[in-house]
Formats: sequence, C-alpha cells, structure tokens
Amino acid sequence: MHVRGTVAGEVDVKSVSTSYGESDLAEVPVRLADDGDGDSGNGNESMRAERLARDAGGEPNVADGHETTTVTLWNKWAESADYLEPGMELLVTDAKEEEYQGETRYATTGDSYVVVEPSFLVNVTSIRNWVECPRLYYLNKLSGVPLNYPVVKGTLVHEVFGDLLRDRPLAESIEARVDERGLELGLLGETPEAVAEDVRENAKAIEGWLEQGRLTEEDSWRSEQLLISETFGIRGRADAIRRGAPVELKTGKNLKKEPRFKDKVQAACYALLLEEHGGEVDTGTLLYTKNSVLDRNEETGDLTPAKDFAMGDGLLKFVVRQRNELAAMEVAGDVPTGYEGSAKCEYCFEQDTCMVVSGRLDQESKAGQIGQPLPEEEREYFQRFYRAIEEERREVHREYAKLWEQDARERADDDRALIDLEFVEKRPLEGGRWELRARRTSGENSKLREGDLVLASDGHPVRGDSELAMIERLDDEVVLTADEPVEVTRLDVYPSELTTDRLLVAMHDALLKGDERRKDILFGRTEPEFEAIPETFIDNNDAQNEAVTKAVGARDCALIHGPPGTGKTYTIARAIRAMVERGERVLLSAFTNRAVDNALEALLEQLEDVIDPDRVVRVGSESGVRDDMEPYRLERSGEPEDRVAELQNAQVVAATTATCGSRVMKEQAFDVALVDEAAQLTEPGACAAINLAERFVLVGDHEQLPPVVRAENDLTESLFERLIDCHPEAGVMLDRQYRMNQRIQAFASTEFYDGELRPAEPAVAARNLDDLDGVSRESLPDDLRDPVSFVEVEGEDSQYTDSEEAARIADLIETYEAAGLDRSDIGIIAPFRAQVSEISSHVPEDVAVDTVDRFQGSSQEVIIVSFTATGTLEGPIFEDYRRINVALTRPKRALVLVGDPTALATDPVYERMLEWATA
DNA sequence: ACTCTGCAGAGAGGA
Repeated sequence: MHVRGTVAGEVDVKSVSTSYGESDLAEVPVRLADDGDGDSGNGNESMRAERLARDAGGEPNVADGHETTTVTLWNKWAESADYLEPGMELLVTDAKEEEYQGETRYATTGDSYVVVEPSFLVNVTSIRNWVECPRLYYLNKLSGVPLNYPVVKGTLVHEVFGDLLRDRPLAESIEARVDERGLELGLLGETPEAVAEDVRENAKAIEGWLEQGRLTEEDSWRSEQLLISETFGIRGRADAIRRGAPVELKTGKNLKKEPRFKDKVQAACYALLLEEHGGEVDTGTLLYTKNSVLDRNEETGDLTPAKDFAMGDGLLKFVVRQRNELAAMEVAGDVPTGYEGSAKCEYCFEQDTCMVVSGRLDQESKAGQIGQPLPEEEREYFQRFYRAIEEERREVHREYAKLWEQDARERADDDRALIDLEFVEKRPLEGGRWELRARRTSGENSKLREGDLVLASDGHPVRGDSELAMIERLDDEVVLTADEPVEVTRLDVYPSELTTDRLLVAMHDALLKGDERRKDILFGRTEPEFEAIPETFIDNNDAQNEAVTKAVGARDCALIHGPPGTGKTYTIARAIRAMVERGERVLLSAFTNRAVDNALEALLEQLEDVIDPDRVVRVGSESGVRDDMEPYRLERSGEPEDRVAELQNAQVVAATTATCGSRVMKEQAFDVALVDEAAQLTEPGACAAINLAERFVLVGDHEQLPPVVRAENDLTESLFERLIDCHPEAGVMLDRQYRMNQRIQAFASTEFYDGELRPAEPAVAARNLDDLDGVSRESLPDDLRDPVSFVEVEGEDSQYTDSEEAARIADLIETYEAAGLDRSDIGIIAPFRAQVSEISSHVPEDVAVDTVDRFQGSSQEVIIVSFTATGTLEGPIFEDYRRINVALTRPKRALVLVGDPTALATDPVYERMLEWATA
C-alpha cells in the first residue's frame, strides 16, 4: 500500500539496535491525504493509488482519512527525513501497516520508495547536475548555458540519432539537421561542411551499434520519449528506449570501462520513469559516440561506444533520495552551498564561476569566495527577486500537477485541455516525423492555440501514450506534428519553465554582469543624464517632441509615459528613426508579440527612405510573428554565414523580451534598447531587453494593466513604474490624445492622469458617430446619442455571467446597425471570460467581444462595456482600477456602459464613473 | 474569487 500525506510536525531521527545490527530510523508525523467522501479529485486519487498498488502487485488499498499517524522511514530513507519540514508532502510506496499501542502506523519496507514533495516535478538533467554538485545545479539555473560549439554539436548528434532510429537516411539527416541550426553555427563561426563531418564521425559509432542490435535479435525501438512520473516527481526526455530499457547518448569520449556515474544517474531516472509506465527495467545503456571501435582496449576488450550496465535497486533509490533533497531545498527556497555533496571543487569546470557568484552574492560555498560582495541593497534585491521568480516557478509546477490531479471527465470545464478528440490519422512526414490528425467533437473552448507545444495523448497525458507535439492547425480539425505516432484523442497544455528560467538569468546578468553606471541608475544612486539635442523632431506636439528628444539624447535612460491614444507607437517609431539616422544599432522590444509587431509596423513606415529594409530584422518563432511581418523574420536555418550576416548587419532588431533572453539574442549588442508596453513587464523581464544595450528607453502606461504574474509577489510592479517614481526627470508624459471624443476621455483624464490628458485637436474632441459614413445619430434613440451613455439593467445573480446584460447588448447592436453603423466598428468588453462567451452567443460573429485585458492596446469606434455585477461589486477583478481605465479608453466616438447602478455605486471610483456617465 | 502572454523541449559537453 502507498501512504501519502503532509508532514504534520517535527521529525524524530534516531538509531536503534535490531537483529540486523544498528539501524537508522525516522519517525514522521503525517496527516494522511484526504481520500474520503467523493468530491472531485478523490476518485482519481484512489484510481492512482489502485494503479500504484496494482503495479506493485498488492491489493488496491490506500491509507485514508484526515487523521495524523506516524510513518517510520528505515535506514537510508531516514536521510530523506533530514530535510522534511512540517507542511511538506510525503509519499511512501509499498509501505506496511503496523498496529502500535492501538494506533495504526506505517513503515517503509524493502520495496519502498520515499518521495518528498512528489508533486514538484524535477527535471532529469537537474538531478544529474545535482548529483554532480548541488551548487552546480544552482549555478546552471542562475546563468543558463551559453552558446558554445560542443553543446550545439551534442544537440545535433542527438537529433541525428533520433532520425536514424526513425529510419531516416544518415546523409539526409545530417544535411537537414545542420541546415536547421544555421544561425547558431554562424554565430559560432562554424562552416556546415566541418560540422557535418564532425557529426558524421559521431554517427558512425551510432550506426555500428544499431547494426549490431539489428543482427542479433528483434529490436524494439522508440526515440525521444517524454516521460513524467507522478509517483517519483520526475520528468524528462529519454534519448531512446530499446527493448524497454533506456539508452543515453553522449557525444563525449569515455575510455573507462564503466559509464560515468552521473550518466548512470541520468539513465536511472529514465528507468524509474519507464517502470512507472509499466516497464521492467534491469539494464541501461550509455552510448559514448566519440569512442570508436579503434579505441578498444586489448586487455578488457570493452571500449566500444556502447556500455551496458545493470540497473540496481540501490542506484534507483539513491537517485530518488537525491531528487528528494533537491525538491526539499527548492520548496523551502534554500540555496545549496556545495557541502551537500562530495564533489571536489578543484576538478570542477565551474569552480571560478562558483567562487565569483559566491563572492558577489556573499553566499556560503564549498569552493570559497572571490572578490567583493555586491552592495547590500543589490544583494537584497537579488534575494527578493530570486524568491519571487522561484515562486512563479512553483506555480508552473502546480500546473504540471494538474496534468494528473483531474481526470479527463472533470477537465471538460477546464480550458487547459482539449478532450474528446476523435483520432483521424497518422501520416509519416519527410524526415521521420509524423503528422497526426484528429477531429474535434465538441465546441469547447481552450487556451490552446496554433503554434503551441502540447502533450498529445491517447487519453491520459501522464499515464497513457503521450508525446510532445506542435499544434500546426486548430479549427474543426486538429493537425499536429510529433516525433512519434500517437493515436491522439486529447491535448493538454504543456507548462514550460522557459520564461522563468530566462527571468532568473536576466536578473543575474543585470546584477552580476551589469555595468556599474547602469546599476547606479537602476538603484537610484545616480541621476540619468541627457545630451542637449537642438533638433526638432515633431513640430505639432510638444510632449512627443520632448519624448523623442529625451530618447535620442539619453545617456542612460528615458521614460515615456503614454496614456491611451497619445501616439506612443508613432513617438517610438520617430525616435528610432532618429537613432538609426545617427548610425546607432537599436533593439525594439515588448512583452507580447503583438506589441512588437505593432511597433515594428509603425517603425517600418518611418524608416522607408532611411535604411534598406534588409537591415530590419524580426527575431521570433513563425507562429509568434504576425504574417505581414514574416518577410522580416530571421530564419534560423540556412547557410550559417548568410544567417549570421543578416542578424549582425541589422541596424534594428525587433523581438519579445522573452526572446531577448535567448542564447542567440544574448550574443547581440545594441546602442539603445527601446521597450514598448513596458508597464506590463516585470523588472527581470525588462532586464532581458535592456541588458543587451548601452542605453534604454521604456515606453508605457502604469495606469493601464500591470504584468501578468502567477503568484502574488514583487514581480507585480514594473521597472517602468518604479523608475518613473525614482527618476521623474527622465520621464515625459504624452498628454494629447488622438483617439477619444472629449466627453469620453474626461473621466479617465481626471481619475487617472490628474486632468492632464486632453484631446490633441478640436476635431478629436468633437468626434462623434455622425462622422462615420451612413451613420446618423438622429436615428438613434435619445439615450444613445451622447458619446457616453449608461444603460441600466437589473442584472442577474450568477457570478461570472449575466444573460440579461448579454441580451440587452444584443439589442444595442441591432439598434446601432439600424442607425447605419457597421458591426465591425463595435467592440464589446466584459470583465470575465464566461461573460465574453455568454455575450458571444447573443451577438453576430463579426462583433469583437473580449475581456478588458485582451482589449488593451486596441480601439474601436463604439465600445460597449458589460460590467457583469449585480448588487455588489466584490471580486479581485473590480479592485484593480487600472482595468476600468483600459475599458473606458478604447472607444473613439461612443461608449455605452451596461450594468446595475446599485452594484456600481458601492465603490467610490465606480460611483464617480456612474455620475460621469449619467451626467 | 479573476484576468492571462511568453517560450519549441530538455539536454547538449568539457576532466
């Protein structure tokens, strides 16, 4: 039986004498996981337990209830008790039940595994690093892996290995794979010929070994399998599986008889994963492709590339104990020192880095410290943001846990998956990959989109046959590409830690590699300086002109505050043009692809006669970049020299901040980084972009929506907002708006911009529906003739929807249409997604309906807002007033508010809004 | 309590 629960108190570790001699044991008070009364998740919990029990050959049985009991961890498992803290989750497999003084207790058996925080999914490579040295694991996380040839070559050989297993001809595979990495190889100064030759050398070893296998007996192969273990809390991608056993490919040389220990550890992780998926694993294979048959040692006769080893019980348990230590440390938020392990620092490649990081951050470390610690405020900043980013990571981990917490049926109301697909076909693609097709059987909504990486499974993403796949098309039919042919009936979001990783690296780089003057600015120790620029850039808008002047003349940074409709994008484009004319290299960035493409579009107009369009490059994935910007997109594959020239010669590079944190972009340097929508960026997110440049310009509006973060923490305030407070003299507010009629802008102006926002010209102030072709306000009912109107509804009591408001809005659309308005000129905004779909079902398809959050950045002739609140205005969505600022500043000519006045009057800001709208 | 965008992924190697 398996015991799962939460540590409920202090752990008692002791030594006792048994008939076998001295034994260690730890007594852990555990509050057993709830398995009682049939609310959601429990059925599944017991399913899981049953399955585990079945796998272990036992009776389906699980400890249940809320009571606290004692679980005894024997011998080496007592080690895992050292870092157990109250509140941590604990799982003991194959435990035995004991009666002790009338109480039921549990204890480990010889077959048991003890898993600490099983829902914290640890990467196989993380365990591998950790086993080598816990401090190495930490350093890797902080600074990432830079672009270097051995790593790129290693990746290439792995890809070719996978291709060979999928029967792709060697020559074709090498050519294609080398071509795909053109950009990276170019940056490394490699030629395709030399790389291909190098890869061919390694591939020989693989081919020879595959040949051997094919001669002896029937071999069963599978390449590149993504595996997740809910029991052991491990996830990873095995290079290959042969006859059920893991095969790990290593591009290095190993002339010893035995595989390297850390390589065995890696294979052991895959063995655990495979066992959970119903396998019986007793061997592992390491394939060292730099070893050739010529290396064969005459004495041992054993130095061929492939080394098999027996997968012992001791190794598997060791691996789980190491994983436990890692998970416990992460959950507690501690930093490893290196003393946890036994690695010798003088043999370590990272010794210098380790000492420098320890010295700069004043951390305890086995390798010792070098250099002066950073000033205390910087160390404090590091810790604060490290904690915040790791909290975000934990949220991502919680999403992994959701993959198995709920079973398929319960997921129907969850938008993280598409269930109930009907498998249509699998078709081999050129290059050994597969195209999978499935049909959607219901119209369910999900957050999955084209270009997303998902877990494609035959029913269950963790327990079933599943594979990482790319969504190529998503309408009535789903088209996917994947390495292996899964008969897909279900898709799940595959959570990614990529952005969290990059945030951490960006923060690390800003503090540990950052320029001192830059840091003085970021920490408010020095005032930003500006060069005097006599030129006039924009002659009909003083604030815009000042913004461009500041951006161009900034020695350190400039901050442009752009309220709705104030021509932010134009100002950015004009500023970049001026920089380009001065011969500077400019990075244009923003958090979202949409913002990057919008800014780029405006910029291209400005640059038309200034530079060759070839010198403007958009870096990003095909699915992220908008179609009309595709011609500027930097292709990754191709002739290395050409690809790298395209990037290096570009005078303007546009990319999202996440992409700025990528290995390729980190190799680039710029004179200026210009970041749009900067108020939506966390501090480390903004750092990813500004790290690459000498100076920076942030453009945004902190009165609109803040960064999207999963956890409540220090990441919610943007760098833009903090710097505006800290260096007001570096900021300029664009104060003239070109969007809204005077009546419409009035409320936002007084409420959010101290009354300083005003129409740019009389024509803007006087805008109304009569300006539109074929529309006459005369034909509208009285109460809709004003630019701002309020439509009272009683409302309905349900929480996130209001069908009465939806129906009323449908009427409004008809009314506007009757008055000659085009449906495509109307936008409807609601706070909740549930209400968005409710409204969508009431109105014609070509009317844009969306949440406030998604409407940010766009505008419409007419905007209708559905407040979806009856009686009261409670709920976090209404608390952030920046959200109403966004909603109310989208229209140009007419704004209609639909809601229950009683509810709105319960909050002072909404009450003022009501007064303004009904005046 | 709700809102929700980024990322190909995880792992690539060197004594």
